[in-house]
Amino acid sequence: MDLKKTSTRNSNTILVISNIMNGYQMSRAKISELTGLNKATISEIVRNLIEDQYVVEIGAGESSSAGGRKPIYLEINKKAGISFSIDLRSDQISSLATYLNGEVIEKYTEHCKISKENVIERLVNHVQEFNTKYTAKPFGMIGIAISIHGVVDENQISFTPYFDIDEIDLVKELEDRLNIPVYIENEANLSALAEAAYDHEHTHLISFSVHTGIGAGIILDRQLFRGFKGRSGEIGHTILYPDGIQCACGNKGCFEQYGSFTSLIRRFQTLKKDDQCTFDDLIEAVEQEDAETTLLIDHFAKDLSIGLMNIMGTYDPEVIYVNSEIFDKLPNILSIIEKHLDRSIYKSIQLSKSKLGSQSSLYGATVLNLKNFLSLDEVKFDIGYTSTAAVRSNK
Amino acid sequence: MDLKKTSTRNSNTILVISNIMNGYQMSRAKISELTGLNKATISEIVRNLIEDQYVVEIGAGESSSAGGRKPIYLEINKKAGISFSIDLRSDQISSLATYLNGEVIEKYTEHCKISKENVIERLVNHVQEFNTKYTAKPFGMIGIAISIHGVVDENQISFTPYFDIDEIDLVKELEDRLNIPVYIENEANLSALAEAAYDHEHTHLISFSVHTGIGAGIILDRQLFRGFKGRSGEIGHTILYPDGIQCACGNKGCFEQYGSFTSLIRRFQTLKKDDQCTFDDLIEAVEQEDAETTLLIDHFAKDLSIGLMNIMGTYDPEVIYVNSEIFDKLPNILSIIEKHLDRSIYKSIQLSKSKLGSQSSLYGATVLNLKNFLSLDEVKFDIGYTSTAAVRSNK
DNA sequence: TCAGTTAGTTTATATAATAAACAAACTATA
DNA sequence: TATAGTTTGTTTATTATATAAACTAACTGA
Repeated sequence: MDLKKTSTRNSNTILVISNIMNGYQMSRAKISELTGLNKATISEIVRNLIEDQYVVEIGAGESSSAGGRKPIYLEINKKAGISFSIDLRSDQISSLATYLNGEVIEKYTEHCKISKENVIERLVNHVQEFNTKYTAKPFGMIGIAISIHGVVDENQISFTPYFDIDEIDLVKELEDRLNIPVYIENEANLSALAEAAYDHEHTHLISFSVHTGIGAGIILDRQLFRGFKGRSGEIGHTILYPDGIQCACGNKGCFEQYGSFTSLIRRFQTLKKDDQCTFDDLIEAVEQEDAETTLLIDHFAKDLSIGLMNIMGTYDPEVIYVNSEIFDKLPNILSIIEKHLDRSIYKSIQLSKSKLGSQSSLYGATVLNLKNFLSLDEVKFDIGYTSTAAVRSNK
Repeated sequence: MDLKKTSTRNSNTILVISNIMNGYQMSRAKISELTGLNKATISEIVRNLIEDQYVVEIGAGESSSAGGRKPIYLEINKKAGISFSIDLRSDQISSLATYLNGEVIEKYTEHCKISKENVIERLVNHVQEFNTKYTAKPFGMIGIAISIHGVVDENQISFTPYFDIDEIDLVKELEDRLNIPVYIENEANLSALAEAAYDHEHTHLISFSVHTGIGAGIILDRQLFRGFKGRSGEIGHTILYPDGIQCACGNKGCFEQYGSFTSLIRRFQTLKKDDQCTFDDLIEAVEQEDAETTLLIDHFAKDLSIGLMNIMGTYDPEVIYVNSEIFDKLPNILSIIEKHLDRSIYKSIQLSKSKLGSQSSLYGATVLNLKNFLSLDEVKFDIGYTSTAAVRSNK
């Protein structure tokens, strides 16, 4: 069965897979009702899907209160294939292997300086080491999805600010070595895909990440919005203060110069007149209720809140998930931001801390992998799959 | 034939209509090639469309250089129905009637103060007066699309800042009186639809309008993006200068306070210390190369350019169409803006003056009408249809 | 004049959906 | 504990819709 081919039967087959993947306790009858397709049609499609090992029957459910035959619940045949995801940073590689339902098999992190010279070898090693331990029938490893800290367009890296891997053709070289489809995507975009996969309520959401720079992944109508050249999330370089601090991008007053993790540390160092101060020093100062540090945090939160209001005003989302180590270690900063947000126009827009944190782009890569393999335009994950896994690290 | 019903044949029929509407010199053979559907299938669908008077044969084209039978060109049966569009402002009603291909039949403008008390009667009069002069068979008036200067969601007005028509159920009252489908949409969104209809090149574009306030209509992947509650274009209330000028919305430093037509006049009045100064006075000062006015224009253009860069950074469009009387009467302001734009990151994004000007939302309303009637997800108009029309006005 | 080409139609066939009848497996209750 | 009612899922006959192949129509160009 080739899920890519376009025919009536194929698109209906994908529809059925999508329902089984993303729904809860799906039976043939329920799928027929949800899709509007005839019970007989669903029966035949499901028979083929079971024959091809995409789907399994997991036993009977309960009859409804009015009685009647028990439904046979269907699920994706999770062990039929494995998704392999990689978060590629300038100083570390993290990987995540999952079954087809997103259930985690293994996580692994390796700390090492990455460059165009060693990246292929390192990634190939990661994959091959995993393959010696796990295999899946009949599909094997369905794809490798890589989170890139940089601008990506049409499965190609256009720019990476922190390392030189934009100078090689990562996808082609990996595919040649491994003979498995390789997909790459921007880190913030993948984080957004992940938030959407775990958020079954909202259709318009934004994943707002504050690290070295500022990025945003945009989900509109449950679909990732990438912009014309994949640069939609580059809001770090929108201008917050006209004629403000000079930015490396050439402009002055970029949001990134006021709201990023880097800028927060710089502010603190300036305040303390000591450029050796670290984030831990900042946290300590906050915990000791140092007055000038508290004020600094308030100013920082205000700048973030202005940036967030601008995002709300342009995209009109339902919810914004903020993702940053700052929020993990200074949890009450969120309420300071809320205080600064003028909620009158944006009453209905919710601001939440990301539940996935630094792992979000890895989970997003898994979403991308599964979307591509099963031709889905949406993937929903069960809450809980994230935690049930062996975690290893070389650190 | 019910184009709304979902079936294989229906979606293929819509596909054929879409090709005939939006393509150039379409024949059965060409449609078959473009859609991938079999020639026989296209023949049958076209036969039905001709029978139901949606489509007409307009004669034979030329054979290809290699010879062969001449193709029979197909076109939408433009005179089968009439689209009626209305631009509803606080002080005037403009209307535009077109055939199904967007060709203009009549334009009409009436200047009058509009309120919830008189709006229904005025609009009904407009439509009925038109109907005494023109009819179309077999579909008649296919719909009435109204451009609203305010926030619209789910075919309902949520807020109009300049008049009180948000206090009545405009759509329901009109439909009850006229028995014709009524569609409403935000003015900036409709402008964007219009720009997209005349721009056959770009897939991601923004219509940026500067009038009393500032608005933007967003087209992503040739589709209108409305946000979760239809407020995506409300960028006038993003913050340009933190802690800047107080805005009516409650926040400080909104873009609207620096880049709108209103704010330009206010700046000029402050400069000349005379709150009676008009836009014409400003133009005169510019023409006389008044130094302080030239500087004012430069500052104004700079603020607009910052706002535009922020839009570029968030949406990553291919082209932005600016729409404002300011640009009509001060044509070189565009080059001043271009000068201020830091083009390094946004090299590929084009900035153009709207070709439709103040009429754009009317044409956009026509697009909406036709999209709804023919179940299309895209409408392309021929350049040139805008001008060939009788224009009347009561002024 | 006729071979080659392209457009569009006809006909037979294949694909895929549906409706209706049915079997299987249950609940509730008289 | 029989039985009426309900729901799930399958089977069968039928309908809807697309396609391939052969055809006609109408052209070009040598």
